[in-house]
Amino acid sequence: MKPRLTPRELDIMAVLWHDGSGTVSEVSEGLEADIAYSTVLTMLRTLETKGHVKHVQEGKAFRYIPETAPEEVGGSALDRLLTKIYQGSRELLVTRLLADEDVSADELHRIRELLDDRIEELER
Amino acid sequence: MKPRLTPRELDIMAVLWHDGSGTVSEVSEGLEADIAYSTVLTMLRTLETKGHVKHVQEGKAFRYIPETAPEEVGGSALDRLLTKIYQGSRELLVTRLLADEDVSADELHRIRELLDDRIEELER
DNA sequence: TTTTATCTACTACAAATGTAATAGCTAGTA
DNA sequence: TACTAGCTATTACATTTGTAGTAGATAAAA
Repeated sequence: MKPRLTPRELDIMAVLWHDGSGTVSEVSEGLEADIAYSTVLTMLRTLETKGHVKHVQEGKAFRYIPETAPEEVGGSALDRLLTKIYQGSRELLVTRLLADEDVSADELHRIRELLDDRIEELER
Repeated sequence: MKPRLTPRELDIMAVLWHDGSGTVSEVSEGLEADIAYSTVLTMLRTLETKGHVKHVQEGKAFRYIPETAPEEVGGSALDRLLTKIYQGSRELLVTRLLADEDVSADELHRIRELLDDRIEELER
């Protein structure tokens, strides 16, 4: 089993997931935090040891590619959040998720459809 | 600003949130993991230093009380999850949340109402 | 009053995390 | 060919996390 991602590692994976892949400098750029180049390199190497990324040679540099999909990490993180913080109540969690100001009506409608599908599926 | 909770600290807070408060031994019992009494004490003290709990004397023992509410932690954790893992897509997140087998039709309906309220609120 | 069970306080420490400097290699450039 | 910019590899290290032993206090029990 792959070890859990640490917060910082998650930051890195986020860039990789977003861009599909990245070299050390690309990842550095993608990060909000201002972290030394060599630090990013070290972390990518660590992530590789843990099996979360692999790399291919690209010219002189390494291109790092995610080996772990967002869902793999997201699933357990979400479960954890749900049980530990929201007491297992998905309602509570969704409430908080939708409480945000900048959630569009469009998005809400799409989520409702999603929900309807799921309800139908369950009651069929 | 209160520092972020580490995974283990979250386990402890979860017990406290669930039970409302707890002494060291109560928390120990509440934890799934089998952690030494003194370890739990140490962590509670750490949490107190960080401002996440306070304590009141109760007979010979201390009773620890949460100073941080679940939402305080849940909010940022959820935001983080949303942006870093689900690429900011609430749909994706909700999809995963509802994908679980053991989500009841009842719960789905309640979430649906929640959603309707929110939509109405937004379109009014 | 002595004993005992139960607490907190103090101390320790291995492992993981987070961060980075610097050495050394190499492909392209002057 | 000599130089340089841009990489990876190696090494280091402070801090945090996670875990726990043990000393010392104290209330309850015998």
